[in-house]
Amino acid sequence: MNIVQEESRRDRKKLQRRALLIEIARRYIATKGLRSLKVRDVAEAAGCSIGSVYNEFGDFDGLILTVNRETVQALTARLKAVPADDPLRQLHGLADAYLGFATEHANLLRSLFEHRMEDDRPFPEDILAMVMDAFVLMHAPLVRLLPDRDLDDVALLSRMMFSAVHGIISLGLEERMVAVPPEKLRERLAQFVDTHLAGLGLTRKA
Amino acid sequence: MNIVQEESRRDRKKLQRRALLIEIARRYIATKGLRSLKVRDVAEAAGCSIGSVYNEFGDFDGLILTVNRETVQALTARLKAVPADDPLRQLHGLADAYLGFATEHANLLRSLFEHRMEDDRPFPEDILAMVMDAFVLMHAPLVRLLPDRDLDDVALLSRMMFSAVHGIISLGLEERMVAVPPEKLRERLAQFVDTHLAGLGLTRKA
DNA sequence: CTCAAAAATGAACATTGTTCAAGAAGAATC
DNA sequence: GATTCTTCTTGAACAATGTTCATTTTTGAG
Repeated sequence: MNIVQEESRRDRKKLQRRALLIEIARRYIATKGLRSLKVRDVAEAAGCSIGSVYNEFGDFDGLILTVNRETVQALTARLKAVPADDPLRQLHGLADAYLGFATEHANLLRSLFEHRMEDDRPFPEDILAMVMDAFVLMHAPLVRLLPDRDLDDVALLSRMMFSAVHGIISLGLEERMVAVPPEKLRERLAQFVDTHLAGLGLTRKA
Repeated sequence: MNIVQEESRRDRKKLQRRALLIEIARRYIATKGLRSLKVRDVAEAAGCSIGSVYNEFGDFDGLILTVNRETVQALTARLKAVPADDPLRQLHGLADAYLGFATEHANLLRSLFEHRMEDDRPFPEDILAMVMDAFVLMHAPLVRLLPDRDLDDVALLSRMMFSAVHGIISLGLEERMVAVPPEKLRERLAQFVDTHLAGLGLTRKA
């Protein structure tokens, strides 16, 4: 066997265990919250030593950030899957997709937005960019709906709308301070989007 | 001296130190974030032992929750100070007051919304009620503006609006994932409220 | 002043992130 | 296949930090 194959075999094994560690960490965060994540638990569940976790991710933040990175990627994928045929329908679809993801992965999304870095280390640029990528998805349909408005204006508008949706959902899903009852959330969110679009001078969805 | 006076003197001293501990903890949270808060630091800064902090607050969560309790009280006080003469102006005033408080006390507000209890202990009912009290403040002006709507409907509408404002502000103030540039935030927030009110069929502010 | 109750203390403990010297495993060379 | 060099793995030890509690100190009544 040549060198390339030898290397790829080792890499494959390494990648496999890396994926296992990530999967275990994600399960802890998803089921019991970020605070329940412990290096020792992850190592034990993966059948390796503590040190190996550090070899793979550098430090604890590295593991968390890796999970968060995959979370925002999954979120973005889901948002991008929303049909872009009709802009009004797309905006509703985006809000609904966000709600769906937040409902199914509440703790993962919380981990993404609430995790603070150790000390004062800066937040990784790539995750920041990915979150912005997701947030910007409301831009295109709004441009189609508001062709006469200044583009920068629409850009701010879309980010604002997404932030509002995010606020409604994240507070609405907090078990503790229930700002909006969960069962009503879906229809209310649609109503909110409608109202806001109407305020922008756009016809409500038929 | 009678018993009452003796007791009140001791109580005064006790209350004084309690206030000092709270003030120190609040300063740590406000300047460096919740994660920077350490029992030992607080005890040292207050000139007392670690055990005394525990005597006063039971545990670490107790100290944090006490600070959070005062944070939500301060927020509510500020929101209640908004003039209630004109409902449209009041709604704008509430949003602006929330933004002002969030700007000046970003870390304190984050501590209130992001703190998770140790283990799975339930979130204190009284703080929950206080947050709801604050959120419900948009209800009265909206009732005046929408007298024909169902009251439950308006209740949900007001909580939704507050959640949206909260989302715009909390994401907008995140230094990292800047959803809306800070300098634009104030005017954009006003614009958002305007747009939403217009969507509800209400005249924009003159 | 004496004494019992309350409060304060801080050493010791438990948990958990982190490091690193030593050993194991793998790859390369002959 | 043996040897050697590199890389990975290990887990004991360390550091930071929340928590407990037996001991000491302080307090206030009699």
